[in-house]
Amino acid sequence: MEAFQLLARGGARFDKRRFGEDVQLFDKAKRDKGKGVERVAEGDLPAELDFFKYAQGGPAKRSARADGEGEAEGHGETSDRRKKRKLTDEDVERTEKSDEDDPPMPRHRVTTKGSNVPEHINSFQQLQEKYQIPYNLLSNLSQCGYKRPTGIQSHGIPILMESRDIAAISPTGTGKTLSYLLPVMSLLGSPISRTKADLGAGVRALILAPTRELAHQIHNECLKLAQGRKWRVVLFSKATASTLADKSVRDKIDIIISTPLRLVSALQTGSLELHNVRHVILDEADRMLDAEFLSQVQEVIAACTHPEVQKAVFSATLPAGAEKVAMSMLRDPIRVVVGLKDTPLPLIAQSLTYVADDPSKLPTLLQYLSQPYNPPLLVFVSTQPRATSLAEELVLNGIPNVDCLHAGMTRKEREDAVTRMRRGESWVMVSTEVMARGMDFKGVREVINYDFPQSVQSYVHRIGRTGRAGREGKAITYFTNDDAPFLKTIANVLLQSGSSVPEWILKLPKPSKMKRRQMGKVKRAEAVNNASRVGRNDAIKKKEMIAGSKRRKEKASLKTQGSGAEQGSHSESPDAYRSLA
DNA sequence: AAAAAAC
Repeated sequence: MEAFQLLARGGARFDKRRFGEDVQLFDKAKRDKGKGVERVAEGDLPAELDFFKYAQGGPAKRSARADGEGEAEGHGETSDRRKKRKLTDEDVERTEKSDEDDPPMPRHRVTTKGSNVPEHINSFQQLQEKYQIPYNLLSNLSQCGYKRPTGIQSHGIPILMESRDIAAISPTGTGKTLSYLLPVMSLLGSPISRTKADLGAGVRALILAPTRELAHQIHNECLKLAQGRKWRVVLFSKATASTLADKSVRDKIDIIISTPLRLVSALQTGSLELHNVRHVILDEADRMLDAEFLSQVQEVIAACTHPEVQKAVFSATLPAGAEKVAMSMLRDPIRVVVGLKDTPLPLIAQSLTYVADDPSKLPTLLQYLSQPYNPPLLVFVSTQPRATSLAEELVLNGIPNVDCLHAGMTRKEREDAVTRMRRGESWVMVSTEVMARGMDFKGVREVINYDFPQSVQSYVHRIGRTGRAGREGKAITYFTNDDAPFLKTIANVLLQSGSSVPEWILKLPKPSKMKRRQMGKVKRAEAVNNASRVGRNDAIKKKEMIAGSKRRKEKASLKTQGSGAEQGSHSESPDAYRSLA
């Protein structure tokens, strides 16, 4: 019992501290209310996140695509133009209108598939009437500023409440976490009570996420909903795992939130049983079901032997292959798709920027950072060393408040980086794919794909770090000559979600054809590039020399075209691409 | 197709 107290307190204390921070920010935000027109309760920016005072261009309002600016943006937008951009009357009007009429979230078409689909709800209050959701949960909900359900919430929650399995696909930043936390906590009824034998002994709900950071974030959300009741919500880590040695302790846990491998190792050492688990949620389902995670996830699910275990998968993207695997795991599932699958939010203004080659990226970014921008800016790179060295380069070049986050860092370093980000202390956050999924930093207005994303899914999730909870966002993707084989695929995604793409990119040959043509020589070069540190690294430079003088000759001729920084409009294709057309 | 992340 003492051990349990320790666990509960230890876990809770730590999280209260984190949560306390949030509360602090939230309170501060309340005090600062009324500063800006477009700020709604949930979206209040704490003073720490009020970067507009630094960015003289003001909030980068998205201009209507119809006025032709969309085309210019990114490819051709000159620094001058970007600097001068101001709110137009039309923009202001739109902002005000959306505040009055529109829900905080954009409306999406919702399609459901499956047998006996429960009717969706239109308000959270309806949940009380229809499903007797505990009042405590609803009151915590409104405490957190949730007013009306988003698309996935209004459709997903009833499905889960009726104990059905679900595969839910909903765009980034549309409230998926709440869609499963609320019903799971409601179905669990009350925190485990030692007197009710029918609840069984042992963990009753399990939430799996692909990264530590995301698990942590889900835990925080869960604690918000858990306020006022003695829920045992455990963020599974090495520390908590060791306190579970005592079976009477682990039998009293309500919900575990964890990454798969952590859980698998606990299962293998016998320090955890999952036979009483009634709800299993896979967040970022497609990621959880890809090659590296699949066997771990399967092992965990196999350990959930309770006959009435409810399973649910959630993601913004779900490629056909992953969907098949997911569906095979679910029992009589209902499939809910909000908006278009594998598509970013139209509220994110996306653009592509040509940067010729890897060495040209840094000057392009520095040039960008010398202009007014909206911090915090999230910069994605492909590898850990590149994240570290890009962050170093930016610091050396005098960029203030640069941070870095990748999985090669220690647990504490990673936590600190996230904390700085949450507090608004980071202005430029350089990161790998760790940050690409699920992370919810409300203040992020801009994402830069410094290294080209390796898949449509990666692209959608990365840029989905902005444009959250109905806010606007901006995403810029650098592309080099080496990215040619994948450019068109990504360009189609931009097009699909309402951003514009230069004609010439759309005219590129089919990716498959180009891949065949280019792969052989490009692949090797890319491997070297990926390993190389950004900018300078003599050892790698040497390797690169060996890699082929042929490729360098190509590069040399391209450089004369100017580094991306001075690029004008790219309505014309760069030379390197012209030969592909 | 491949890196990252999971420990």
